[in-house]
Amino acid sequence: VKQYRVQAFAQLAAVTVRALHHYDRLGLLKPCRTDARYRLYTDRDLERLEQIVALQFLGIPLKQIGKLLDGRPTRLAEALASQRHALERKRDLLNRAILAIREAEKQPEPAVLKRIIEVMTMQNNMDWSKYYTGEAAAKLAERQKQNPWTPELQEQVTRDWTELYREVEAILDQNPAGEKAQALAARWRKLVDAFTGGDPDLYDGVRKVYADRANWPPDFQQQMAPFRNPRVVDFMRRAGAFER
Amino acid sequence: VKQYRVQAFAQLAAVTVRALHHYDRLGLLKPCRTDARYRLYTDRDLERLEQIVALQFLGIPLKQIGKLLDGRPTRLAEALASQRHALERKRDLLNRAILAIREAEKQPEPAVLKRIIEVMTMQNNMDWSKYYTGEAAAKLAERQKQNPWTPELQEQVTRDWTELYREVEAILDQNPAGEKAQALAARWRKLVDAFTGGDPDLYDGVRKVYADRANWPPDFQQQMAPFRNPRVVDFMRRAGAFER
DNA sequence: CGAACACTCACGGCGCGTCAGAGTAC
DNA sequence: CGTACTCTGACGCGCCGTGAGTGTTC
Repeated sequence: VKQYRVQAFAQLAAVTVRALHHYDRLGLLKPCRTDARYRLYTDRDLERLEQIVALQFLGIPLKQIGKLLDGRPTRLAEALASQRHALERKRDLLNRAILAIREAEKQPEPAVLKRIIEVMTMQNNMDWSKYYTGEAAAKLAERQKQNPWTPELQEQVTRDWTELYREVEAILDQNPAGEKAQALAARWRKLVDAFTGGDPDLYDGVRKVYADRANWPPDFQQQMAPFRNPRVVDFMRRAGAFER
Repeated sequence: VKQYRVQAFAQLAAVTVRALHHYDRLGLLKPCRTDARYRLYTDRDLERLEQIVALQFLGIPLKQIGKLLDGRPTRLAEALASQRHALERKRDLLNRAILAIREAEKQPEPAVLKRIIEVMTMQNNMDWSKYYTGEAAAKLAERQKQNPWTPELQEQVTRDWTELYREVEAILDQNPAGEKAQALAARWRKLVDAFTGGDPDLYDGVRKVYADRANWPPDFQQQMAPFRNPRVVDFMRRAGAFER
């Protein structure tokens, strides 16, 4: 049976010697010792160390790792599930921070911090439950789970709508039944569908959100300002973008 | 000019008294004092505090916040950009951890940790640069930036391909030129396009990856095993799924 | 005997929470 | 005079990095 002293073992497992000392003191991985109290690690220790590192990679605190590795595997499974939720929450937080910075970077410089504060408070203040009740709220949560909102997605969606608005504004004087208008109405419906997934409950929620636009919080109103041009909305209505 | 003592000010700004003490000691926010050394905050202090909280929300360490708020705004902009990158890296790490847990949860129980380790090492070992060189690598990075890979996306893609494979396997005895086969071939092309974005360089990379399947690392091979059924691939080739 | 290892304390860093002990406002 | 504030100081947490001072192996 091959044995390793700390340094060799540390290199083998790609951790630091200090970390091994630490795990030893915490009782996570206690190797046997020589007469001079030198630590001696075996291949079995390597297995356990890999498990420790794996759980650590998932952000589980060392103290808990000890109990998990010595406890029943069902406890482990539970811990993993709860840890996954924690990580998902953390990730969503990070996404919000990233979004705040990206929004701030669009500003022409001076009031960068104000912009960040706006985005932060916006994210907290907006109470969507007013619009999405019961069924629709559940579906919205499900969609969020299947397809989490990222700042990159947000940027993509903003670009799509901005572009569409620009093109609609360019043909406001034409016939809403015309070929071009109909094509844009189709694109409009597609963008809405991209959000609702074709779900009528969610579509209803979107309509309620828009109908209540007078009561949006000021910062959200400002954010949405480019998309509230009534002439564009009316033109699209006449082109049938809101039907079905 | 209205003045507040700690508790009132803390409630006003939704932070704890202890935090205000802390910022004071760090020199981040030093209010004036009464004769008895009671802290007295003003509305101007509130502004600064909001900025502190905003930067903190972005994960910037308090020490750095002090310098940023007192320094030039250009330094601030730089710091924000670099912080955004750091957050994006962190988020990607979190996504990898989440993915590892989700993969592990699919296993029927016993070797959960082994599965996590596999996914971890897989993510590290796979050197895609072998397949995507120059132009294609840049485009791949760009796509990752515009549309970051999330575990949810991964699951969606896996579901799509699994479903498609199942349906193809069900009609292996039919005519590849038939209506059903053609429909499936179209779906196949769509799934590939969803990854390549229709870019020929990326498509070339995908083909190279597949062509080199004999040399994939074992864990990746195992992961991909359900999608290596040669009869399905051949049937799709005859149905024209690989053309154009 | 010297070089390269090994050992065991112990401090530090982040952002406060959480006492403890003592003074102040009304 | 009591009560509700306020102050300062110090420990703790999680995961080690980074010494310092000392013993062991070859």
